[in-house]
Amino acid sequence: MDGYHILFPPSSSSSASAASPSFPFAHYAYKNAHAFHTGSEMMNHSNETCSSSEVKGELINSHTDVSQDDEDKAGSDKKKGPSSSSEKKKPRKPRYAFQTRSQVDILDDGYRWRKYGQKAVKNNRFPRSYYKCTFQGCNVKKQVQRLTKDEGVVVTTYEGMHTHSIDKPTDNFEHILNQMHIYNHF
DNA sequence: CGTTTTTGACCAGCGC
DNA sequence: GCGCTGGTCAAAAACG
Repeated sequence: MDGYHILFPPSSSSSASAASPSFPFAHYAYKNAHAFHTGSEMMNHSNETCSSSEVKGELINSHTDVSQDDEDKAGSDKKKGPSSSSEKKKPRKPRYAFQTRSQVDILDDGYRWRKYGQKAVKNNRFPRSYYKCTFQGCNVKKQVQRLTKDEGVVVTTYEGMHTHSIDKPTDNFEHILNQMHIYNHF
């Protein structure tokens, strides 16, 4: 059981907000997915990174971007009204995208996601779905997109970090090992 | 009955 | 300043 806690290194003291990167997608990344952090370019020029052959298995550990996680308050902000212009900053958010070969869009990474939007993207016939972690205080978001060229490729973009452990009672030992492997890489 | 999905509208950022 | 595009909200429907 304690194996889960390895996801969140005991940084103790400091870092009021989660400062430890969590990669829920590790479960799929370990397979054959091409990971890359999206900071500026990515789904812009209909990336042809992946041919019909296979995707590269490469996990990017951009610790630089991760440390820049200045997420907003956990859950207390009810930002909605257009008039409320009392926002402070909303610069860049570290995002991590994964290209995974999958027949289905729903990639169950162990977390609970709630769909909150869907938009049609240009240059892509398939819509993009927006999900948010349902855990209270967890502002992690993710969006799932499908490539027009290769419908077999699903691009999952994660944003933010989970402030809790995986809510999946039926977890495989293999799953844990995979995640441990990822963190060992750091 | 509680939670999640659907769906249109709204808003902010950017380019022209 | 206007229009386009991406991202989010929120009400109602759908689902268990």
